[in-house]
Amino acid sequence: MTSGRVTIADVARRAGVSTAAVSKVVRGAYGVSAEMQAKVTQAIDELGYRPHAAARALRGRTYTLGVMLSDTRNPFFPDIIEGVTGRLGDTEYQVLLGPGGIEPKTQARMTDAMIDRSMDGLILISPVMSDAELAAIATAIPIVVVGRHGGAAAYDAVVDDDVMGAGLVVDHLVGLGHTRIAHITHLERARAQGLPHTVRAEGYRQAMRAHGLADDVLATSFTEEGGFEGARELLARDDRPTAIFAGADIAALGVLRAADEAGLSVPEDLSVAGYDNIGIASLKRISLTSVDQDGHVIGATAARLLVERIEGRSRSVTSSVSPTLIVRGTTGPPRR
Amino acid sequence: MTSGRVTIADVARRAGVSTAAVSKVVRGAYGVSAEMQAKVTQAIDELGYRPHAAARALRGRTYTLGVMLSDTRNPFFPDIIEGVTGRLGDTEYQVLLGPGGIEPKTQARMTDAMIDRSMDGLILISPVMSDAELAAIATAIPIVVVGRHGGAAAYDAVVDDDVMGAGLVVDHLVGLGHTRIAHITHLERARAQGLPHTVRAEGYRQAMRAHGLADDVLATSFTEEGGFEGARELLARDDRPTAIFAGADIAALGVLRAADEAGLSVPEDLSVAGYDNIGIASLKRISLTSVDQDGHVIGATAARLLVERIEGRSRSVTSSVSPTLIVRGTTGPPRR
DNA sequence: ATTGCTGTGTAGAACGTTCTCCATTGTTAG
DNA sequence: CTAACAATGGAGAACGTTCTACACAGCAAT
Repeated sequence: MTSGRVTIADVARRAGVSTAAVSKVVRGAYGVSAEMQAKVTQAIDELGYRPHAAARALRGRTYTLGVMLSDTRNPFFPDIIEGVTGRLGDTEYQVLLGPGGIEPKTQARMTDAMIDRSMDGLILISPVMSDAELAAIATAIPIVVVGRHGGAAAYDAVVDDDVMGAGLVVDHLVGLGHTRIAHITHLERARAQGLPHTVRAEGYRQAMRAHGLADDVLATSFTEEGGFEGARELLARDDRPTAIFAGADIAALGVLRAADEAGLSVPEDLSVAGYDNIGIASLKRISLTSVDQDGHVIGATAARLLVERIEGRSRSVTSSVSPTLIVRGTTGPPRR
Repeated sequence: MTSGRVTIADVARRAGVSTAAVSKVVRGAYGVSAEMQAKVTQAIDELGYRPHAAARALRGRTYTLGVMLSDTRNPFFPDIIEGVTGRLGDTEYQVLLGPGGIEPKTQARMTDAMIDRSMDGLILISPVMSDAELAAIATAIPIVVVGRHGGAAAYDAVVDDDVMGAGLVVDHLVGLGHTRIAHITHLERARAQGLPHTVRAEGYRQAMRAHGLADDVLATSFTEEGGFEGARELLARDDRPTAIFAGADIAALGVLRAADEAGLSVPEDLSVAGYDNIGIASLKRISLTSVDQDGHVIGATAARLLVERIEGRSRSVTSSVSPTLIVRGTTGPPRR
């Protein structure tokens, strides 16, 4: 132990072979006899050798995949991450997460940082960047974009079918007898296209139109406060809606608070639905009707596509995951 | 652009100097004239050069800090991470997160992976490993351990003062007139010492004793279900407690559900308090009394200690962060 | 016996940095 | 005018891998 770290040279010396041979064994490359395989594996075990990723990076793979998180606070990230790591659990790949923040600039910085750390591929979750920027990144490294609709040719994409999800909610509410159904969406300053909230709002409009109903979209923000403010405005109207569909559960929680404060009981006076089916939506005290996008499947799919891409596929793929509606206690027939 | 990536050699050529000189400028090392500085900086900007972390790793620093997450789902991780990144925002360091899972084995694997990727230092959040393992890791790389009490000499530690936090809750409840106060804690299978829940339970016992009251600890798990089951058992007793202090908010939510199902109103029939002050605790519909440990401060402190350690400090430090009690609607005087 | 494979092992050059000397210059002291 | 020294720039050896050549053996086909 000269310097603490066991290198490939130490293993080679111990096994009485060349470093090149050890490298072959480690990588499972072609041209190794069974005997060589055994000798080297034994030496590796005895010495506790682990390949040094940085050194590897200089020539070949690094076996590291990065996941850029746009907003650490987003409650369904854990599901996606679990899906990713679950899928990769039995491979040699390791997953590292990069907190990218919500600004395009900080996200770009994080993406660069991950490229500089020579990761083999990147999964970008709901990135807030222009399509051009994404395409540029895709030339430097294989990427899979999660949560952006209209994926380009340069990269793979995994999306929740947000049009369908919004449709499920509207159909459900209309089925209960609602006609005045409002939608609260997120007001985005960044010039990014195909973000989930945009598509959800569009899906809502389509579904309302399909039922011959007038749409009513209010843009605040996907926060508890945003939902609260939006609902307060909607509920102050003369012909106030009998149902509010918030584009995100966190906003729906704000809607519930506004209903409480206005003395309206849910779902008798007001039905409320959200999107994302975050963990607390299922708590008895909340019991929020919501659209569930299977984060586990989304993450696993993204991981699969990325590995495929890294290992050679060149044709680009967009995978759409179907959401399901989870009906709970916050929606019911309108009081007539 | 031979291979896509701009290297230090490209910059050197452009500026008409040696690679060694460029390296000096990049690192801000000693021995660079103002003129050299200007020339090189210009060339860097023109070419858009960014240092290649893997290559750096082979000799010096990598300017990457790792944060090992023990449970991605833990709702106060975002605060800690924000604290870490906030502190590091204006430095050259980048933060990468490693989802370590809840098993000692997977956590060890992730830690190794981060070491193999030659990070400069690691922050381990609530690691479930033996002290010996932690000490072993600390010999390989500077680490800061967050959330483990009784930190060793080999590394720095940041802890929430959980004894104090538990004391705050008990004092508050006793002040309201409660005498039968039960505590729900987490049953840990791993042989790790000084975990927060253990210390919280101990703090609870100490505080009860100080008030001359009998303690009553029930170990289930820190999940919604664990809180529910625990509360159900406690509430079925003849002399059921008038207050339940759950060692984690998530469990407190389960306690609330159990109270609902038992037809008990909160706080009249049962006071409930939690720990962690997770985001939804403040929602009107929940309004949970809880202990707030300032994750932001914890994260920022951990980052500071780690950087200090990397940059030379050898004496080890343990920093204790004081929690505060946030009184909300779930606690009140017992019905007499 | 020669030729041409195929299968296995090795030498040694990358990869992009940092870092330890060393060379050169200019400046100051004697 | 020389000696000593400080300040600056550069040469070149690491760092731990991978990977392209190539060497050598054994064997089958000529």
